[in-house]
Amino acid sequence: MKLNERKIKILEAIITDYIATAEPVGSRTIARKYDLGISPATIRNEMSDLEEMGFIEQPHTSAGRIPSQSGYRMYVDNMMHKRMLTDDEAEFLKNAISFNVNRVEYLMQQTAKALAMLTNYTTVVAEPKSSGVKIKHIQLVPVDKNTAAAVVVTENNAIKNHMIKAKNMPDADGLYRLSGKINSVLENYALDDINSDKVQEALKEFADYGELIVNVFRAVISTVRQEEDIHLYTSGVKNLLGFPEFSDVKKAKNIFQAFEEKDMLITLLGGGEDTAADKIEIVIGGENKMEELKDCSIVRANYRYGKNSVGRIGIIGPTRMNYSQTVSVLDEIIRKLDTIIDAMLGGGEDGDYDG
Amino acid sequence: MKLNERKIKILEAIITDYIATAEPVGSRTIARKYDLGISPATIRNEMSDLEEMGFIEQPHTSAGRIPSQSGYRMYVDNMMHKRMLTDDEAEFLKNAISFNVNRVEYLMQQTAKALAMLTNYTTVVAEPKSSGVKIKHIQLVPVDKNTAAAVVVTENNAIKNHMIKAKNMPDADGLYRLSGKINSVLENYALDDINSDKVQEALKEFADYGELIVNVFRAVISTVRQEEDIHLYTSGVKNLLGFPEFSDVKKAKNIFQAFEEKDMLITLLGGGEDTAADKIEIVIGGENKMEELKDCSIVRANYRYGKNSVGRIGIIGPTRMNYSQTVSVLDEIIRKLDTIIDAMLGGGEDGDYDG
DNA sequence: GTTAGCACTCGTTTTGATTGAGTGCTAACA
DNA sequence: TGTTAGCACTCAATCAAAACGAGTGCTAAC
Repeated sequence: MKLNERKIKILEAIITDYIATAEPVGSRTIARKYDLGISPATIRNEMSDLEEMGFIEQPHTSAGRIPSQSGYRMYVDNMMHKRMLTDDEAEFLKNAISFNVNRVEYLMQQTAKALAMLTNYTTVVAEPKSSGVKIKHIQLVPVDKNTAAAVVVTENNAIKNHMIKAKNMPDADGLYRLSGKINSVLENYALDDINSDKVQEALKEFADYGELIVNVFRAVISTVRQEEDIHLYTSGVKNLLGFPEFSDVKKAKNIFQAFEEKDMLITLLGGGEDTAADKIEIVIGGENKMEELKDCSIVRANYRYGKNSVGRIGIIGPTRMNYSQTVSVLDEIIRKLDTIIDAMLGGGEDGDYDG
Repeated sequence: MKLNERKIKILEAIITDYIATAEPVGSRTIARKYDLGISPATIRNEMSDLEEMGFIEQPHTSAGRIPSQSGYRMYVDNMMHKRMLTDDEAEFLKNAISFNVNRVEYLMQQTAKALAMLTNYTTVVAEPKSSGVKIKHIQLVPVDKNTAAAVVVTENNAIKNHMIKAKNMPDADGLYRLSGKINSVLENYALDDINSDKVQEALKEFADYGELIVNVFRAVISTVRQEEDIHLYTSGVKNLLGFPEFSDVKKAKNIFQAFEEKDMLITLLGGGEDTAADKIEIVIGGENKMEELKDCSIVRANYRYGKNSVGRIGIIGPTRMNYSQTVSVLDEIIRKLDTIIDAMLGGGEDGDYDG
């Protein structure tokens, strides 16, 4: 059977209508609301075909049709067009995300919130893992007698603190001098290479400077090496409660369960496989492996964050979410983030520091 | 009318039963389950009195009674006894919160999670605001040509980074020297006093060192002065969905709305007024001013965090939450946190650093 | 190939009767 | 005077039957 022009029109109508109403769509409704120039009876015949092809399904005999997973897939891959933002949407985004933010965390929080409010779905933003990113500079800062903070600046201009404990920590000047030595060894290493043989080798050279220094050095290495936690920003979780498909509290609870588990969210955001592409990815219903989220779809993409690393943004809604709007908005946001982050990190070309 | 011994017993029975079942409690139930040695008819008479006194109320004529807000208040203030933790609870806490954590954030996240799992309610933990806390040390760390990070160590050994932008930032050595000067002025100031006249005065003295230095100095001051965001850790929000009182999605949505707004949560945690006391505070139903949370109660308390500042922990459940268990668990956790944080911050007595 | 007509299906809504938990009141009892 | 058994009454919750109606598939006519 061929998916001719008319079938496509009908499928599109069904999906559009179902996205808007969450009610099974009947032949009569289509005939009335969408001007296809054919009678309900004809539409019924076509719908029967579409059902056989697996694009739509019937909850029960006396109900209209709803899109199946592959129906949505077909729609998303072949029929949906990315649209321009409406003036309202553009205006909203302009006001919601300020360029003058000086912390990535705020920016991400803002972004998540803006997306959630604009789409009325749930948004998750992940800052990139720092493993793989090179160290630009390490400096030890005194905290108290036995404690110092190792401040690590990466090539992305991200800054992380690590507490270092050692008996009789050197004083500020001592720490500063020590920082210089540590830098000369660790500079340009990736965070997760920091325990490599080469570094171990270099470490030996410092044995002469006394046990204390080696201890501190070791502490820095072992602390910095620890896998960094991925930061996640979530917003609009409550939005899902507004959709009739989750008015069953049991279902809602399952989903909320998933949202409280970081691992789940990270899996949800996916990435890694397809990280290179600048493409927006859509995961429909059961296509994701998480049972709890089988009634949800995810629209997700990377955003550039500094030179090599990327963060992820995902928008989660019911399977019948408004893919077209969501994709358009996400696309716009990503473009915007690029500019802002570029500005914040000081841009690529003059980002080098020789100190 | 006097609240005699028997009335108290009956009120207690009603509250206990209602907490356990969420169903209105009838005279017959009390006579059967609680061995008061009186007949349902007598209980009915007493209940009639209790209702007149405002401690219980009737959803409708043919239903049992449920505790009113002032009923809970009476119970909590005069009738409830803090109990010991059960072995299971103690065991759970022991495993859930590790002493060997080296970041406050993890500790707080762990704490929130443990409390939420143990009580089956929602937990919010707030790290203290840093305003009012004195600066122990500031150090500038190079980031790139135009950027440095101001690393601020407070007397609590908390560390905060601030990005400072300036044209032609000094190099590492320059920044280090500059840090020394900044320190000599700002040391021992409270974070929110940093813009005071005295500092402005001191600033003038540095005019001789050139415009650049003054600029950086200014940037540090204005950045550090900004009110710090309070960090919040939430866990177990989904738990509330399990209670019959929130099986109406509308209600649940309202509550979740509140949980997504930081300001709300901060108000919810309260504190400030009664910060000094080491006491556990209970806010019942409409006693909090937030309309969205009028069906919830909050059990909250301070935990010590370093010398002067305190964080807040709150456990939020339905009005008919198990106050007795919640108070006991919270009490225990706070004791535990004290020990752990003390160890983490290096203890008070040798916390001074002169560098 | 299209469509009007019609019988049929089946979930949803409506209605009305039934049930039962719980009350308040009264009268009897200790 | 306090307690209790008895009883009429209230009212939400439950249940079954009936009516409704949205939608379908099939057939026959155009």
